[in-house]
Amino acid sequence: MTDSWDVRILTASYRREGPQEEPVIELFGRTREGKSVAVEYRGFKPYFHAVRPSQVLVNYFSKDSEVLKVEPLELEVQGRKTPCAKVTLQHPWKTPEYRERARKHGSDVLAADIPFAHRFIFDFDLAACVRVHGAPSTGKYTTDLVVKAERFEPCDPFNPRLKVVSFDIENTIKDPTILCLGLAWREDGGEIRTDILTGHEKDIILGFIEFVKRHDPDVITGYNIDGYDLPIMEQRAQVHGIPVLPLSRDGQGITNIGERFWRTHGRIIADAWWAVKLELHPKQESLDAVARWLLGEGKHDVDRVHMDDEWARNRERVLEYCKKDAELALRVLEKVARLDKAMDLGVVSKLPVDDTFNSRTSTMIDSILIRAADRQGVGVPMTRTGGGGKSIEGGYVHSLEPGLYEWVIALDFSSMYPSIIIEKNICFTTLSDAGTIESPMGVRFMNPQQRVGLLPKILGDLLRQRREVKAKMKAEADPERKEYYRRLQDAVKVLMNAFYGVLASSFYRFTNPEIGASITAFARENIKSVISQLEADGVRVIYSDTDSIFLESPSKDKDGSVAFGRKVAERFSAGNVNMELERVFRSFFSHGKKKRYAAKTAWPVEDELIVRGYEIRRTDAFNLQSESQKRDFDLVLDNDTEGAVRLAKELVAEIHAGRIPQDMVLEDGEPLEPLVISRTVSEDSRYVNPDSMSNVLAARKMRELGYEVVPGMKVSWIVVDAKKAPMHVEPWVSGRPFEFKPDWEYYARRVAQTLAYVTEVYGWDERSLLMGTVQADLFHENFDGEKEEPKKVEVLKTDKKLTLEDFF
DNA sequence: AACTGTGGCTAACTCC
DNA sequence: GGAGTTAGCCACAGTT
Repeated sequence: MTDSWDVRILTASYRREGPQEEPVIELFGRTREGKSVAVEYRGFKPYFHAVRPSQVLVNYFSKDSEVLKVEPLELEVQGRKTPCAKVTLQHPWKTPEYRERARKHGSDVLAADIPFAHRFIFDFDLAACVRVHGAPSTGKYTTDLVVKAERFEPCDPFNPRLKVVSFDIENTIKDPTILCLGLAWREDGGEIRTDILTGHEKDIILGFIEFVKRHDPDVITGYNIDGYDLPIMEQRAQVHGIPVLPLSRDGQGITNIGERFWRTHGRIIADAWWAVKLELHPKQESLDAVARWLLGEGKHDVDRVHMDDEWARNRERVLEYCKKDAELALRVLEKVARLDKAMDLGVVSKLPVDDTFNSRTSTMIDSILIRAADRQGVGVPMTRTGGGGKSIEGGYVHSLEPGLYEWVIALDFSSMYPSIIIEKNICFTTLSDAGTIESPMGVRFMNPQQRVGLLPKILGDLLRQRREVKAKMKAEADPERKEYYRRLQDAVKVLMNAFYGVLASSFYRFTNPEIGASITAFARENIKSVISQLEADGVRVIYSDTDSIFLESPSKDKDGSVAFGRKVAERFSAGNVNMELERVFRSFFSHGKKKRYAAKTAWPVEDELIVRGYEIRRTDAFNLQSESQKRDFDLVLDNDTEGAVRLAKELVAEIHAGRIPQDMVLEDGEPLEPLVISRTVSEDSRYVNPDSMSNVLAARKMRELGYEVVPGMKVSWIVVDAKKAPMHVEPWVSGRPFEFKPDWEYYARRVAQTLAYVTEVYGWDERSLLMGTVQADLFHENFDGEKEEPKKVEVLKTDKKLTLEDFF
């Protein structure tokens, strides 16, 4: 009896079956009706290609019992049709061994590093969702359904509700013996339920395994589980004779992929910390800080250094705390909606959710490109390893003069690199000395009449797809559907950018430095030519970065600027290259350094403060610094330069005196929180001199206090003595009182430094801002700072000379 | 011997 | 992933 199920694929893997250890493909997912399902497919075999195999190699492989078949075929290798052999093996894990044998016999190998489950997905051209035809079956799976698949066909994508289980452990500091394990999940998508496992450590671990088995979640989450809870659980399980943690849907263990990520058949291991970090770039990364910020709710803290005492005296509190952690991690993961995003990326890149959640972007590009290459008989090169040759030249950045400008027009080329790839037909399949398109660096590509490249074709399709989805989004009335389309078009954009990302890297399998460098060279040539054309017409170009151009508007009003901007955009749009008017700024400020500016918009929205590069945007700036700078920008951009200088002096004086302006402290926030500095910390071994680095020192003290600090995580601190070298810092633990005295002089200096970017154009540099306060403090009266005042730099004001008509 | 300024160098972060 | 900015350490030289 055969039947069919529409399945959203969550993970893809294979297992070994029977004495012959035959590989069985497993696709795990959820059906349209919301049932969890394990789909099995038998009979698919691994293979790779050997280029120009010698007869000796063919004979040698043919006699080997591991090798099922050696078939001749022709593949395009470096632009030429080349005789190759398709070598089919019995066992996927044998591929590395056999590709080395082929190499020893003088053959290059192709497509010999594609994970078996991906090979299956590509060959059957499966997408994120698929209609599975087959028969109901049974097996050692925890899923609602097991299906023995016979064939697959496409189906409309859908996003089933995923079952997520969150957990958190508490352990003693030294062993680290697990004391309890908190659990949180939503019952049928409704209310959050929590539970706690405690007692003997072994029972806790077995209890968790049992819970996962019974509950059958699609996703296992928790805060910092990748780097903390899972490694500890695995370690403690081994102590009790449990070699692997069978948290999968087929009874197998969890495995560590490349230091950070974990895999388990049928489930996605989704670290909530990692999701928040990638999606929101929070300043502080502790669960307490993130939960406060995101959910407006912290957690109660327990004394971690004395966990054993706490556990003995205050057990209920620890248990509550542990459950709360699991619950908060679950809510944080839901809030950042990264699983939804991963599903959208899965739809556009035709991959299981696990791959778009936990893999590198090159996996997405592989998914699209390998299928296309296979269809056209183009050999799939191996990913280049090692090397690390010189990197290719990137985008062009125009320098900018310091000052305040009025009426500035921002234009940019939409999807510049993809447009260039399409327009210039750039591809590894068009790279040829016979080509008629020559890049500025002398690399030649065939024109589309000679041959349409794979990359241009794919990117053209994606561009079209994005336009269609955007059109649907605009036409859609239902807000939920509209939001879905918005996310989908965003996913297409992410995928397109990822294409450029991997092409620019010299390691990606399908590209080489010549191709990447040609793309950026065309881009630089293009943007520079636009700049010189505009300048030749008398338009002042203020700034430019890669694909954007900032112009001084010839008309000093909104409508005129918009009209002018539109004309310029139209003038430089042709074919696939599209220039758009992005914004019109009423005022625009920079202290003259690239990638840093602040501006106030007039169009398309009125009065929005846009800041790039400055401390306001930086996670390693303290909030007092960012907020001070923001207020100063606000004044300067409203042309209140006197006010900006006055505010700067006042702020520096206040901080110097050890006071934080009341309105800079968040409501019900800690009074010293505006002074917190956060930075990422790596392993000690990654640093030349770890002992001299604040982040390393803060991390050490955090660990001494019993907190989990994992490489790659941000640590937070307050500077208590900057005169020492290295400066003395004390860790800031969100939700716990801070018992040290900040080095106010240091903070005043940093704020002065930051504000001086703005005020020095008006005669107040960092020193004079600081001096002003020192003098005022000493004499208890105002000091006008005249002696310290450097000569005023002339303020740049855009002068009205030209009108629209001068250019068109 | 204790400051001050400079420049090399490492590291982190942001903009496209 | 390249381009670019900034902070902070540290060694070294020149003052005070």
